Amino acid sequence: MQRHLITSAIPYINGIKHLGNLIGSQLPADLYARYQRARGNEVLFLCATDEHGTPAELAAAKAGKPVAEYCTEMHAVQAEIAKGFGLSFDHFGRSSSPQNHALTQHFAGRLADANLIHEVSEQQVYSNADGRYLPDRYIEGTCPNCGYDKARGDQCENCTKQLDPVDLIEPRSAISGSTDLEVRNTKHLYLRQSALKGDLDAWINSKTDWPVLTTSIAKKWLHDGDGLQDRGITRDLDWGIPVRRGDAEWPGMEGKVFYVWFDAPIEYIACAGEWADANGHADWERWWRTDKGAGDVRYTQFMGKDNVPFHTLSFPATLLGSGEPWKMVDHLKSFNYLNYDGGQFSTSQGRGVFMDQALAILPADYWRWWLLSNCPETSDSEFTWELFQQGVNKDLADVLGNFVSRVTKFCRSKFGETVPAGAAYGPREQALIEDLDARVARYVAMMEAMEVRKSAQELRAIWVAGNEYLQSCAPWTTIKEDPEAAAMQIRMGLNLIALYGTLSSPFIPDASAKMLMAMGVEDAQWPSDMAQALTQLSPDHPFTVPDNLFTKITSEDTEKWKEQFSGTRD
RNA sequence: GGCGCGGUAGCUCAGUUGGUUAGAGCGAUCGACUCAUAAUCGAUAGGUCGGGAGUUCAAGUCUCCCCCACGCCA
Repeated sequence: MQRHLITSAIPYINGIKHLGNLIGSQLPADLYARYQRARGNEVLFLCATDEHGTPAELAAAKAGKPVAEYCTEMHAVQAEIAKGFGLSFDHFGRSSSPQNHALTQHFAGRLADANLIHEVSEQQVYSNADGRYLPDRYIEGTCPNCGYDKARGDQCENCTKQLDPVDLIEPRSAISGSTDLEVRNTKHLYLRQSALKGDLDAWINSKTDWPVLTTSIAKKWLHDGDGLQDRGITRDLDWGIPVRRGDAEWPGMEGKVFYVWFDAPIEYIACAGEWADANGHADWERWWRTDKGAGDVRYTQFMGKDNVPFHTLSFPATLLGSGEPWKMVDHLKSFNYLNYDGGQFSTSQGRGVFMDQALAILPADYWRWWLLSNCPETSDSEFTWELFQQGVNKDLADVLGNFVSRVTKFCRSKFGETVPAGAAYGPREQALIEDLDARVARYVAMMEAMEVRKSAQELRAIWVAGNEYLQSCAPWTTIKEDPEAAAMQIRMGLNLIALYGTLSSPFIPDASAKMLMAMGVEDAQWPSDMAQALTQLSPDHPFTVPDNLFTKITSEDTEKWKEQFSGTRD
């Protein structure tokens, strides 16, 4: 039995994610996790919310709540929506967990011991009115270069000149507008990624089977310009993981927290600890420590392309630099963006369809199927309501749903609600079995390779094979001269439904469960041999006729939704 | 401006290390069937593979130049 550790990029806490976020990591990760479980493999599938950093603080302030309370609430909201989409996380954790606090501080201590952290003195603007430091974006003023009066601390949007916040004329807080600011000296910790450049380069070069998108981004960051840069891993904020050196104080770092991008990926590991604690203290280290049983684990990460640098360089630098035998990622599957009707999905502008809205309109399977079968793997892909309607209606309602409907209803009216006996399978059935053996083998190969679109394509072809078979043997005609043959053909049809229920479950778990339940299959096993799989329902086995699996989307629906989602959210 | 990824049938996309008449699904047209969610099945039509030059016996596939779209960065 294989063991699969699977993580999806962890969504940020400040709001509900859109469909582009969903298909960019969580959904394909879920597809893979469900597939591996269905194959009988041991899977630990983890995800969490990324809760630290300034955006969380600002969102909480806007909501008028303490940031910790805000995060707890939003975590519950996101967890509920994830459940609605059938995302089968073994644990949905939080980067603010005690486990992540301890582990992040542990890593910082190890890195410091390895002489991979150094202190840098910087000047930062402090706002007395806000009682906090103002990072680059949170300070505005007049550009010393062009006189533009809304220049930001890091750059003037008018003349594009790069600025240092302390150079701004008449600076003010972007949060409160206060001009009661002062420049303070502050010290920060930097991770010496440059010292690990050689190790990282060798590691990346050993990954010859990774997508080009992944390695090209990593190599660009490693080699462009002056190469990999050291990175600040602390901030002058209240909300975050306090800077400590393992269990000990870190002199000079009092009141500071780790930078969100330092602690967020560590949550992948800490989340396993959360999972263990929530499940009777299971042994989580056998998933993460190669010296404690994780040697045979295959670790796969899923993420959007914007996350690739952090997962190929920053996080591996943390793990390598610790000098401890942590499990490193084996395969990293990255995705391009899904566009919405000719433009980008936008959280800030509320453009596009958000996860809660999607579930309010249609069941999860509709979204899962369309998004996965149009997954932005090789390049950005496009969501339009017309494409969505076409894909869902044709594939789910017409090809699959109608197949289930025509077989079960025909059987009920001619033979009753048990599997009819009839004749033995003949040449036509043998040909179908051989065809499906080949198709299922291709489907499996594509799923193993995480070729999402091609897997969907093959699964669809497997559904179509059922309609082809039915059309060619035409039991509605056969029954007039040879009822025994018709009974056998329908027995095959019912067995096909059971097969589809199993094969389709990673893509459309709810509809698959309905198919299996209707066919009275209790304990579905992944098929290895079609001759066997297509005889699993024996004569006299009872079944039920399910309601139509999928309802078609009408053009009135799409018109309405197009209108509804054209503007901004709220 | 630099860098990155793309530009293949009306639409969404496949096309391994260059090699026989460039593929799929949808849409369109025609036909078959009537069990079923006006569903299904079959057939047909449709492309000078963004443009130009080059390498080669042979290029959608390699090299160079240009154009276009998108993204990232400064």
